[in-house]
Amino acid sequence: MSENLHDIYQILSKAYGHQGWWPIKITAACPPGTVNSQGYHPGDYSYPQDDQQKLEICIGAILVQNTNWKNAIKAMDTLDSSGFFSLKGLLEASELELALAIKSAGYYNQKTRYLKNMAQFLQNCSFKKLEQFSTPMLRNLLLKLKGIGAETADKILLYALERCSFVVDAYTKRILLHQGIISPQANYESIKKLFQASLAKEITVFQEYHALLVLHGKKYYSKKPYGSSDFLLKP
DNA sequence: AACCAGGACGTGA
DNA sequence: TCACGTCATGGT
Repeated sequence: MSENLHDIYQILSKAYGHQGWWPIKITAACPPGTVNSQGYHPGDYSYPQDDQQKLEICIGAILVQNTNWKNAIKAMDTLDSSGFFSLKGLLEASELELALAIKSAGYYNQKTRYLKNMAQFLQNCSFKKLEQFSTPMLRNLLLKLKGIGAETADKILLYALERCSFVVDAYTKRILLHQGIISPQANYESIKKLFQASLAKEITVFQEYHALLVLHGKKYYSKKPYGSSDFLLKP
């Protein structure tokens, strides 16, 4: 029988431990021109500490769309060493330069436009200004930007802007489907509501839970048949 | 050598 | 609303 979402969190958390939060370039922890490829800082929730780190999370959220993290991180390294790893850099770079820099992340033509769109938005409306908006309003603002869909918006909200907005990804759907918690046709928003209705609104729980689902998903839900040998399924 | 990776958009029904 | 084609690199 299916566990509830809170129980599943406890089980995953106990099984895997702290995941930390999001890959980012931490000056102290990684050499100039590189992004911390482990990226995680288990148990340390003091990030992001400034606008630059928030921006890096936003950039990463776009670059990683339907792509593995290694490719996205390589793209961030190149952005950094090219001088484009900033609002100014993103805005001043030509589309060709930007596309070349992020080539490894795939879909580089679209993602170039997405990055420039987002950079323009963040220039008009700074992180400081964004703080005054309610989370639902902020989410709607993000969703209006081309290239930021529901999942990317929630990643930005949760990890960069530190709002309690649950992230639903492909692994989340697969896992919940196999748990019998959702039906195959459940859409993004309904799954998101499910989590937000059953969890206390604690930022670290939201952050950790998504990370845990990704880790668990990579382990058991990457290749078919999905869920084979998933210990969550065994009583 | 197909298949997938922490998706989003545009289109047509 | 919703299913489907498209976008693209790099690893297995």
